[in-house]
Amino acid sequence: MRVAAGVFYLTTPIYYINAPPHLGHAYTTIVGDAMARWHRLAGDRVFFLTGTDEHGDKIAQAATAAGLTPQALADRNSAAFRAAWKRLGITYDDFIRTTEPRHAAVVQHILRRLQEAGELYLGKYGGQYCFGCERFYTDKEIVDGLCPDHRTPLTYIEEENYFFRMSAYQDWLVGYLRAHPDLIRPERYRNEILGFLGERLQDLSISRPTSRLQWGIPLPFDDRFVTYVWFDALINYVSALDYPNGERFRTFWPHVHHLIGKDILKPHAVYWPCMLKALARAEGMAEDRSDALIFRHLNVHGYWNIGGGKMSKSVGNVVEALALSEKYGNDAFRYFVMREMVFGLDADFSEEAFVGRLNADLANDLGNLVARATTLLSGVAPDDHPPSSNPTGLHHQVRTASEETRKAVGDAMSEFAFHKALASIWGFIGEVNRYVDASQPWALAKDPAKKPEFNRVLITLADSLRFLGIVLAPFLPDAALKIRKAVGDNREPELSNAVGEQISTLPRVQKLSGLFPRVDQKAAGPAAPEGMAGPETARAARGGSAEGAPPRPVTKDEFSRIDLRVAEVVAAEPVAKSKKLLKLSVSLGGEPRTVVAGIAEHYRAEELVGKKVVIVANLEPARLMGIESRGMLLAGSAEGRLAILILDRDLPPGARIT
RNA sequence: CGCGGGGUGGAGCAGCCCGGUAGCUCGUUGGGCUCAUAACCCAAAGGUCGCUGGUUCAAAUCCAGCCCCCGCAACCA
Repeated sequence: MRVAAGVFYLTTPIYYINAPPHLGHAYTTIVGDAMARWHRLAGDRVFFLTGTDEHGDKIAQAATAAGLTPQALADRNSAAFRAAWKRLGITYDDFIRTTEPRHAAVVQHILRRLQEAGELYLGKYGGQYCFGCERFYTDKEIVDGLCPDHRTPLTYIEEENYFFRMSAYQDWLVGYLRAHPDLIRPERYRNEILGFLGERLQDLSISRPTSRLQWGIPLPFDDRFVTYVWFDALINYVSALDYPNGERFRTFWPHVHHLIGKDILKPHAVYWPCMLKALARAEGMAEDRSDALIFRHLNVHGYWNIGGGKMSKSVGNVVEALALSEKYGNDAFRYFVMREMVFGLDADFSEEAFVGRLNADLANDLGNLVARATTLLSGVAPDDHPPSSNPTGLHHQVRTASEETRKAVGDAMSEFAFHKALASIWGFIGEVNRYVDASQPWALAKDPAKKPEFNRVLITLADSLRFLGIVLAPFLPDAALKIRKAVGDNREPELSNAVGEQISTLPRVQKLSGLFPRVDQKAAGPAAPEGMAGPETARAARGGSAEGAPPRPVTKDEFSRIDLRVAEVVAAEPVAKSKKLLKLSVSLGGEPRTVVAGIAEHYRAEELVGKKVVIVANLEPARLMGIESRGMLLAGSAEGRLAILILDRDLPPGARIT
């Protein structure tokens, strides 16, 4: 599908900065980058937006914990995203932050308009509130009338808040979704939303009282409140375009594609279209035209599961996934995530699979083709051999294949099916590899009488490489550039140049080998034993030299800062609703303290009581499932088994361990 | 009853919406080729499509029920 009017606006979500960039962020952004590059290649005017979401409770709390102002924390964490995208070579056109004045101004403009139009009202929210958690609980969440975290009684309190009359848009939204079957895609997510809309939609609370939260955009008409983060965040898609009067907005908004992960489907598929519809009315657009403000497509992808296993105690696997882009190169990383994940479905990430793709597809198929073709081509002088003018069936077949590939890639990209687009290109690579075998240029080269035919083969090969150098550009920007250079095509890549027969004489070609060197599976990391899967694989995939190696020596002084103590377990109980946690009450001689330990899958509460264990006594307190843990139980683990440390001989509780 | 994903040759996955000879990649086996990165090309072997029932001329695909795995929520402090 060609994009109407050759304009394309693509957004990633703005990422919430309470955590560093992880694989999911990287996937969304890489895929968006490839899509943006694809449309640029096709000659469209493209605007590719990403950014960070920086308001809300969690940020305020994290800032306090880190001893920073929320803005300082936001600056730091937002920069981490920009740094990650720089490393990954992301070609965004704008990076918006919700703490920027340009964004706040638009949010306030929209709030004011909606308020004037009567779309907002001050209402009371009443509910069961836990003062410990500082949040409301719904009936479903409440356990035995108690807070599920603290297991303390809840208090019914009422709180004033502004609400958006979202429920008034339910019928309209259902009708709109039915009339626009491809608004949300793949279809599974549309179905999920339609199912959700089968039940009564509530009005949306869009504010938080400043008595509870100050880190947000103040409501322009009532300074006792700040804007709820989702309402704030969604607006980035228009604030970055200088809504309502910006040139950018007029140009790009009619062509907007949103790209999100399935975790944030509901706000994008429900809140956002309702907000836009209400806004269109509030801005005075005629009813029959007010749908025009709705985004064009919401494209939803699935989750990455890391190594088929869970996060391990030792290290976050997510970080290591990103490290693979450093280890094997950006192009290989981009290729893997786009090829491996069927867009919309979940996929598994492992270094083993990564290396498998790298070897099979990038090294064997593409890299080797480039090497064998450029070797043949670089062996002849460019102007010695005018081409033969009578293409045979084989040449024609390659040319037809390139045309079909170009179309197939376009079709796949129009539905965000990156895996299909790449599979199509690899189909072409296979075609060219077969062509080399079938036409046997090495044999033709030996027979002077076959020179015209030989030339014809060389031309076709050069042409095919040039084609690959163009269609691969959105996916493997670095490798594609090398390929184009090797065949002497120094132009900016354009899809309109990706047609056969553009070369009438042989270009001067440079040999290009080692485009994607094969990776020894063993060097990549200990290969998983036959038939092994799960956490062990994940551990193996971590690979190589870093395995188990301490980061650096610790001085005696540093070590002495860790206060290890003998502790007697006086009571133990499982944590409600928790799979892994046990709540231990331990004595260090004085009053008992609570330590939460993630060992429930390995120890029963009863068998711990009376045991003398070792804890880190001066670890900073942490809250787990709502329970404050003051200390960490020492335990070791290997191959899925876990053992706690107990004393060889008796010592009194509280004894210092050095 | 918290939300979601999945069960298809040895491994990893498409296909399912819109029913009609079960497909891809890797691996295995045999052959070819020597331009190329132990690569490339050809061929072969290998599948009760989780189970049960239903709809249908026809079910991997639609419907109902069941079994099993895995993520997330919300947890290794």
